[in-house]
Amino acid sequence: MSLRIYNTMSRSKEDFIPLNPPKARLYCCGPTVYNYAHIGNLRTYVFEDILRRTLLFNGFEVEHVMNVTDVGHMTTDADEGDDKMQVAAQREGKSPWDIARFYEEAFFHDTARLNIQRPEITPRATEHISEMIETVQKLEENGYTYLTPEAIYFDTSKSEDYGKLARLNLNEQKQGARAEVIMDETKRNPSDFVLWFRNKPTHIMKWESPWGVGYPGWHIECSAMSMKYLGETFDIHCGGVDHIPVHHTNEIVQSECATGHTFVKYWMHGEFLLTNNAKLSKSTGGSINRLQALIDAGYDPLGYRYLCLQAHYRSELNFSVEALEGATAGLRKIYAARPENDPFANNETGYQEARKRVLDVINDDLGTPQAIGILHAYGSHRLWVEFDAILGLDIAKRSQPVEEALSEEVVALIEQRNAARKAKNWAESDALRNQLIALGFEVGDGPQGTTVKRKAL
RNA sequence: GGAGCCGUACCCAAGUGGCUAAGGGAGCGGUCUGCAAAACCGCGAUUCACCAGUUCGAUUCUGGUCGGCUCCUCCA
Repeated sequence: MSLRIYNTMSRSKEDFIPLNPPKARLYCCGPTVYNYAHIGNLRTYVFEDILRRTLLFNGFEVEHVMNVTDVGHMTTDADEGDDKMQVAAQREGKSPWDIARFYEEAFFHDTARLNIQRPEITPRATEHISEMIETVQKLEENGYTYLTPEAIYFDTSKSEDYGKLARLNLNEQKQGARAEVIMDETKRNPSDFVLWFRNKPTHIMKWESPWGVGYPGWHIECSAMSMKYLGETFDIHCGGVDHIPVHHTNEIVQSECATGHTFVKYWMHGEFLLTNNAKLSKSTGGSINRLQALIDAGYDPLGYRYLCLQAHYRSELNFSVEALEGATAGLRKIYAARPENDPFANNETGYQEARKRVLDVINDDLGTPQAIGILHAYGSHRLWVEFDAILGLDIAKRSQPVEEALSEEVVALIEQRNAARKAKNWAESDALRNQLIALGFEVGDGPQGTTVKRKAL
């Protein structure tokens, strides 16, 4: 079966047919780097990594771009808040650029620990200001903009199909559904959005533009950078579901009005991670929702990755420590599948049939939960390892007993324990075992005496 | 107010108009063990929030009720 993916634009699964096979051009909305990513953010990047790896597995040449949003919301008084790191950085007189670089590094550190492959290109918004200005100029030439003292706006009333992705019914939208949203009185339509903020000389991050000193609007960077690296029409654009009504809607209209043709062929969106049945946010979650916090608490980051893979990317996932521990234990079972017990050891036909079953469910809109169910049922180490190219769980590496030279201390403890057991001195024997466990080993007693294995998780 | 999603065993979570409603974890029983750990074997929803309807037949379709969530606002 060929690859099928769910396209938000059509609200249905479609065969994936790239514009220029074997190339598959993919753009993913990346992190805003003025704060740490939380595990909910990271879930979306896991989903996109599965997509990327599935494309590669199917033989496509992937060109994957993910932006780094290092501009916006970075005034001195913006984001007044509870993030200690940012507060500290500002108190120490660090620049927004320093802050952005710091969190960008933290982000890629987290994704690396989740075995998320780094996209081929990860452009920074601040390094593409001229491309953004050019895109806005095209829109201006094409007559889709208007100028106010505050900004140059995109006039959504000039586009007949504005909101087609989200199927917005603009007449039914309530303006400022929340009280704290400040309406700009100079806007002509509620759905109009800023392309470039002008006359902002006090803003820290600011650039010259044809409309005055200021900074770009929140959507233009993705249009400018995706089209620069992938062309004016490309295959797949990804992001979180929250991007459908505003960010991607605006990206589409500004891109298509700038170029005059289709922006993206397939739109894919990852659902939210919930805790206590509510979405994560900076204000309610705090630092406990960072990947580092899980690692500090002794959890393996790949246990979290595996938890994500057990739920479909288009379904909400309820995160809890209990769920994470369950997933980690399940991952341990995968690592424990022994090559010598492989059910397909002398059955290549059976292996190929099983392989096809697994690939079919993955190729059906990334059915990793079903794939994992099937893989568990087979219990084939070889099959696990082959599909680890997609799952990214380090199965080959982690399921091998680590060939490490045991320290003299450990060797001595093992010898003492063997002696104690031979002498049926169970009290000492148990004490020695506890010492070995404390050193991070799994201890087993076989016919040849005590054996020791470094804990995989 | 508008738009949309969800409700499957203790937890996470697949799935389908009709063969036994995946899989993992936890739990229980067993093999093994000095005892364990690990591993392996076995057991768990007569039932898919609730109520109607369509149907020969619904957990799966339709309507309603209850509960929860998301978006319309920077946000994965």
